[in-house]
Parts: sequence; structure tokens; C-alpha cells
Amino acid sequence: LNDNPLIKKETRVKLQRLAKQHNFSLNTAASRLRTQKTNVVAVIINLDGDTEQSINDPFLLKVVGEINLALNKFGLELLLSNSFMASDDWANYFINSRRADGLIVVGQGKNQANIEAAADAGVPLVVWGDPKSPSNYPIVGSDNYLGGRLATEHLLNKGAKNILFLGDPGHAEIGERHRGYLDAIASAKATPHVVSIDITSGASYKNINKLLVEKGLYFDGIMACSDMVALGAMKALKERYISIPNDVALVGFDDIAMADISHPSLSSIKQNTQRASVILVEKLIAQFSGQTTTSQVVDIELICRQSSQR
Amino acid sequence: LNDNPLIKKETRVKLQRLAKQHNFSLNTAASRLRTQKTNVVAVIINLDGDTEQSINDPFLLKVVGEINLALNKFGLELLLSNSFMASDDWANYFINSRRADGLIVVGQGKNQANIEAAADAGVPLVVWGDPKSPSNYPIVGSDNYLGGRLATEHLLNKGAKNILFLGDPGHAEIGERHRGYLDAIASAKATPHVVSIDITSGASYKNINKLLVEKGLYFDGIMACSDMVALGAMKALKERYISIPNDVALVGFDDIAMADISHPSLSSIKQNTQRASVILVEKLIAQFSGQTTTSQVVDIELICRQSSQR
DNA sequence: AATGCGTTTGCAAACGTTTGCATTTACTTG
DNA sequence: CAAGTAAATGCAAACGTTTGCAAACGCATT
Repeated sequence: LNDNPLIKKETRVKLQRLAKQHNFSLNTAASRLRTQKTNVVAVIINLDGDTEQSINDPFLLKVVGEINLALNKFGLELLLSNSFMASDDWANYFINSRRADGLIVVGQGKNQANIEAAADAGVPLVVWGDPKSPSNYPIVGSDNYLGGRLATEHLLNKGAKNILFLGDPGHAEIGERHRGYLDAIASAKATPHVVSIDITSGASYKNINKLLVEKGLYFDGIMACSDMVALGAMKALKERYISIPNDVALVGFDDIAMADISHPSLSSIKQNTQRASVILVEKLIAQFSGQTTTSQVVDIELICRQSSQR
Repeated sequence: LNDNPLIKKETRVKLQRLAKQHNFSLNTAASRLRTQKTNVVAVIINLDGDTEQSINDPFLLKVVGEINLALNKFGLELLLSNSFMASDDWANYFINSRRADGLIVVGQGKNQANIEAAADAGVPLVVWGDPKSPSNYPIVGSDNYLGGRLATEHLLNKGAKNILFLGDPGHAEIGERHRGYLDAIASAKATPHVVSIDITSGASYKNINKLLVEKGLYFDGIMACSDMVALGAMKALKERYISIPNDVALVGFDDIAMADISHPSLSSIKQNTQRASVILVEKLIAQFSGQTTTSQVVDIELICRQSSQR
């Protein structure tokens, strides 16, 4: 049944047909016990304790969906996990106990201690995050610095002079976007305006509202650290009849489905999650066979829509 | 290590501490082989072949996230699956092979053959879907009929006379919403207008655009079968400067995060996915111990926002 | 010293696969 | 017909846990 080449091909297919007919299926528990392989990969959604960003975040879930497809393509299954069950000792909980052969961590968050510990323990492990972060484990992700710079330069090109950066620079990936933003601003000899907020649409909405009340409309562009954040800001602006893109041009990050369907449609930095997922899985499989793998940057793309078109 | 009551409590905690110290973990493969229990539940996202609705649909993923939390609460793990790996014979693939102890199917779709087959095979199984559908398996879900009726009555109350139903009535859950819509329309002696489209924002956008071009604005209300569909329609309307809610009032379904953050914010029928997830898991666990379980309706709620406020 | 009880230890079987080796069978070729 | 090869069969061990039973141990009470 496992396509052992010692057995003639016809015999194999004959038996496989018979197995299907009689509803016979190999007992994976026994098989895993014997082979010490599970063909399962645990996916951990790595959220910080202090963010409101939840397991419901559309972008994170999109990444999980893509990873699932990529894993299936290689015959692997996906054990979905949050940090609740596994507590802190991922190596022990997932690998030592033979629940999974490897780990894919979605999101670096602010605290990489758990990831580092697992990597140190020699666990096959890949991370979706910012590939430029120094690490002892391979990280696959977008060029966040470039994304931040492109988005900001785009806004500058469209004539924005006072561009807000909306997001929490303490977070690994967003920190890079922030650096890109700062460099673009510096090159243009403009003034940076950084508004550090939690990565949620709600926080964004509230903060932009507060800014408008307290300081008025002192900005004419926003580089948001995610589309959800951008959409929250957009709502606050629209409620005050501030024209997008004419009064304020707006660029988000992630290119989630809603970016295209919002009105005005939201310009965004598109992360190629599909390609990244395949690369993540390939690197993980390479680790299974003992190879060491390195971080890798995946292309990004500025999707120019109405929110920055003027 | 498994809290066997034959062993004195102090000895148990002592050993458990030792195990943690030495990074020892029970081998789940062996344990599963011996006990014939996996403590794993497979979650299948059940998409029709002929819809563009994808694994990336925010609502479906939200449900999966909630189910994950509910399962964890009961010490169960979640094996995420699409229909690709399991092919058609779910009983065989998941249960017979001891990959999981039970199945949670998210979405009935148009074709229930796979679900029925698994249920007939005696597999512990629960479904997120329309609880009023006749079935040989327990379905947990919202009162879709009531939701459709409430949404439509709400629009009627707000003075809408010509209300579009936007969605595919061939799909189980949406069929019920459609029935609710029709009944509300009939009670008000209004004329039904059913626009059957695929359950995606893109399809909705395109169709509303086409309708407006071909027939003009012959409607003043829309009851959309999902928020994504509603948002697609909203975009088409806004592009033509049709005022929401004044020219057209709009109600969606699901109450996804975007409903609150869109502008105007979107009225919606909120499905209590969190409660439903816990109920799903409880029913599944009841089946593990041989009990038979029945379908159950979870409360819904009309969330009234700007898109229907006039 | 004997009895009883709670707790621990030791032992063996079983879960269903995979793997390697030795053997047998079927079939082809000189 | 013998020799040679490809394919199939049979056998036994091992993976690490759980379970039940029997035996042993420690300790307190008669």
C-alpha cells in the first residue's frame, strides 16, 4: 500500500483497489510509531499577549489557508495550534511527543524566545516573518523594508508632504516597514510622523479620530502597517468627509480581499503569501533531510488603487 | 503521567515535574496505537467545486478559529483539512486510519453526499450549517430562516419597497435565508427580486454593476446572503454615487469584522459562532461516548448600523 | 507478631505497522 | 532441463505506550 518498489506495480494497484473497496486504511498511529514519522506539520499562530490582534485577523488566517494548501501539495497534514495548548515548550510538546515532524510559526511577534528555544533544540522549524531579522532559524517573508519604502515613496510621488506612519514599530515586521518609511521620508527631506498603535482596525479608527479632534488634519498621507489598520483609518476619515485620495492619500499592507472591495479601493503592498507558503514548506522538508536552510525574501508588489490615485 | 488515580497524588506530580525537567513527553503515536484514541478532531472546510468562495473566506476562517479555541478548551487538537487530501471517503481517511476521533464539517454546501456517507458509516460527526435541513447527522447553526426574515422585515420597516435578495438559494443555508426573505416580502405584499449569484464579493460587485447598467436603479433595498456579498454590492453602489442608506438600504449576514469598519458601516445578522463552536464540540464529545445528538439552533441578532439607518 | 490497607513494583500481552532476511514460487532463457 | 531472475511469501523483531494482575512493600492498628 505504500508503493514499495520491491513489489510489482500491478500487484500494488490491485491491492490498493482492494483496500479502497473494503474500506481498509492503514492505521496511522501504528505507522507513526514504527517509522517515527508523522507527516504532520504543526502550524502555530504566534500572537503577542498584549495585542488585540486575534486569531480572527484576516491576513493571518489567509496565510494559514495558503500553508495548508502548500502542505497538502507535499502530502503533509496540518495540525492547527495556538499558543494555548502547546504552552511554551514547543520542541517537547510537538516534536518529542511525535505529534508533528516540524513546526511552522506564523508571525514573529515581539517576543522570539519560544521560537529560539525550539530552534536551539534542533526542531525542524520555519517562520513566516521578517527575513532580515537576525535569527538562528530560517524566516520567510516579504521585504518589509522595501515595502515600507515603496509605499511611502509612492505617497510622496503623489504629492503628499506629511505622511503618517500607522503601526507599532516594536513589532518585528512592522519595524522594518517603519525603517523603510523613515528612509523614504528622509530622502525626501520631509518630516516623519509616527503614530504607534495596536495592529487592529479598531485601534486605528479610534486613534485617527482622536488625532483629528486634537490636532486637526495636519497630514495628507497615511502609510498603514496593514490593510485592516488602513481601513480603520479610512473609516475615520470618511466620517469626517475628508476626501480620499484628494485630502489624504492612503496605502495599506497585505492586500487582503477587502482592499479591492472597499470604496475607494485601497492601494496596498501585496505580499505573495502563496509563493511564501510553498517556500516555507520546501524549506521545512529540506530540514527533515538534515539540510540547513536560510531565510528568504519573497517579492512584494505595490498594488495601486484609488486610495492613492491623484 | 496520565493522572492514573491508582498512583498517589504526590508521586504523580513528582513524576510530572521530572518529566518536564528532562524534556520527556509521552509518545502520542504509541499512546494512540494502544488506546485507539487520538484526541484529534479533523475540521473539514466543505467547499463546493463550483464556487469561487475560497478557503480564504473571512467568515469560514473565523469559524475555524473559534472551533480551534473550543476544541482546545476540551483538550482536543485540530487537524485542518480541505477536501483535497481526504478525497471523498472521510470515514475511511480520517477515522478508520486513526487520524482523528471525529469530524467537524464547516459548511453544508450544495452537496451533502460526503457528509451523509460519513454519518452512515457511524463516524462521530457534527456539521456547521443550517440546523433545519433534514439530515441523519446533527447540524449546529443559526436560524437562517429567521435571519433572512428579520433582515428583510427590517428593510421593509425602513421603508424599502423593492428589496433585492442577493445570493444563491441553491446553497443550504442561503436557501433558508431566501425563504425568510420571501415570507417577509409576501407578508408585506411586496414584490420579490431574487438575484442568484456566487457567494463572493467579486460576483456581487459585478452583478450589481450589470443590473444598474441594464435596468437602472429599480430597487431600494438589498438583503445580501453574506457580508462579503453586501460589501461588493456596496462598492458598486458607491461608485455610482447611489446613497446608502438613503437610496438603497443594505443588510448583510455574518457580522464579520469588516461590517463594523466599512463606511457606511454595514447592518448585519450576527451569527454567534463562538457559542456555536462550543456546542459543536460538546455534541461531538457526546458522540464519542455513544450518545446520539440532534441539531441545534443558535441565536442570531440583527446588528443595526448605518447602511440601513434612515 | 499478625492483620489490614494503601501504595508501589514487576511482568507480560497487546495495539498494527515497517523492515530485513530467508525462502519459495513463477517465469524466462540458454 | 538446468540456470537465472523477478516477484511474492513467511517470519520475527521492534516502535512505546496502556492495562490488568500478582506480588511486594511500608506503615499503622490490633
